[in-house]
Amino acid sequence: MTSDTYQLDETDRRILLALDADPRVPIMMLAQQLGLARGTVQTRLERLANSGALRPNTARILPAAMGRGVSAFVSAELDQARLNEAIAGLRQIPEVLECVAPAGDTDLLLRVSATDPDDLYRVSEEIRLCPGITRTSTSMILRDVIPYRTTELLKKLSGDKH
Amino acid sequence: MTSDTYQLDETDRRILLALDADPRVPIMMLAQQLGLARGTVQTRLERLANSGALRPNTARILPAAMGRGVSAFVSAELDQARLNEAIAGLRQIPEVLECVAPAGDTDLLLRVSATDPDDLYRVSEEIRLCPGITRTSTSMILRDVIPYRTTELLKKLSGDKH
DNA sequence: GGGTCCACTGATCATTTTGACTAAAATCTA
DNA sequence: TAGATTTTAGTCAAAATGATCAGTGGACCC
Repeated sequence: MTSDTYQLDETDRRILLALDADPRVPIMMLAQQLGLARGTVQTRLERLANSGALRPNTARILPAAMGRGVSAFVSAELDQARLNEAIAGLRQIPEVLECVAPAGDTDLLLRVSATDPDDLYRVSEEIRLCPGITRTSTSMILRDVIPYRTTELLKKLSGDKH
Repeated sequence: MTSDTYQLDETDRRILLALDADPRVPIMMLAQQLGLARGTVQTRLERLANSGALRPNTARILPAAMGRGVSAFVSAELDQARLNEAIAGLRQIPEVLECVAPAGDTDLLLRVSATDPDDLYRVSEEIRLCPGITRTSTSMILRDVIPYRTTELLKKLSGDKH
């Protein structure tokens, strides 16, 4: 029940860290930089790509670069019986970048991005119109204090097991 | 004031979409697949890499693959005068994947990941101990309804301007 | 209209890298 | 310890790379 996700090992982590800056460095460079055989790195990279441990590459694109300078969290309450309908509806809205179900009072918490406050309002409307959604509350993000990062966690792991 | 972020153009978008599955496909394949000259794609990729429009590659790694199967949002209230101190403290905690300042009642909203509920508790403690932080409230994520995605937004843009 | 800037093309070049494949270590792990 | 799995180091031909170049077309300015 813990998870069926592929678990990175020490070598994976080292490779990924080395890949952090430029994901397109030649395998040979990686190999010699890490002191591994080329074949090893090659195999690992392939395995990683098929492991399901990575998001699609587009996840790296900052919404701002797509002209979406405004972000917000939208919490939604819904008619629980129509959960799946609601989710299907939300999935149709490109501006909904993410959606999670948190413990507690709100049923769904969405991350949304828009071109400007006006556009944000439009998106909120669209969300509100999803079947099963009874109420939403939008809270704009004023500042990105720590932009999403995983590097630190990866580094910590590297130190961990040794 | 809108932003000084590099704005992707149509070609960038097409390249990024083509790169979505495998970010390491040879430039030549990309070029012929997109009907562009090799030099063009090569130049674009270089520009993209330096544009600041992309997160580091490690952002693609799912926390679950690092043994962090538990995620949560932590909202924190703080002594506004010590904001910077607090941020500095939070930055030190690898499990804090992200931190934003939302409009509204909560001062900071953190995204946190942990190995298990126990570990989550430990991380919460650590957050609470950051200088300037007066109160926190943790809400575990029960389900990832829509995992973070940007692809749909990118696709939308592609259609937009034509 | 003429000039300048810029991005894209299509071509070349020598040098690397790739993928696929060995057989021989080395390393787990039961 | 024996068996299974990884890793290594080596091969090969085919392909991709980075760095050029001159030529083309568009957008902009005076």
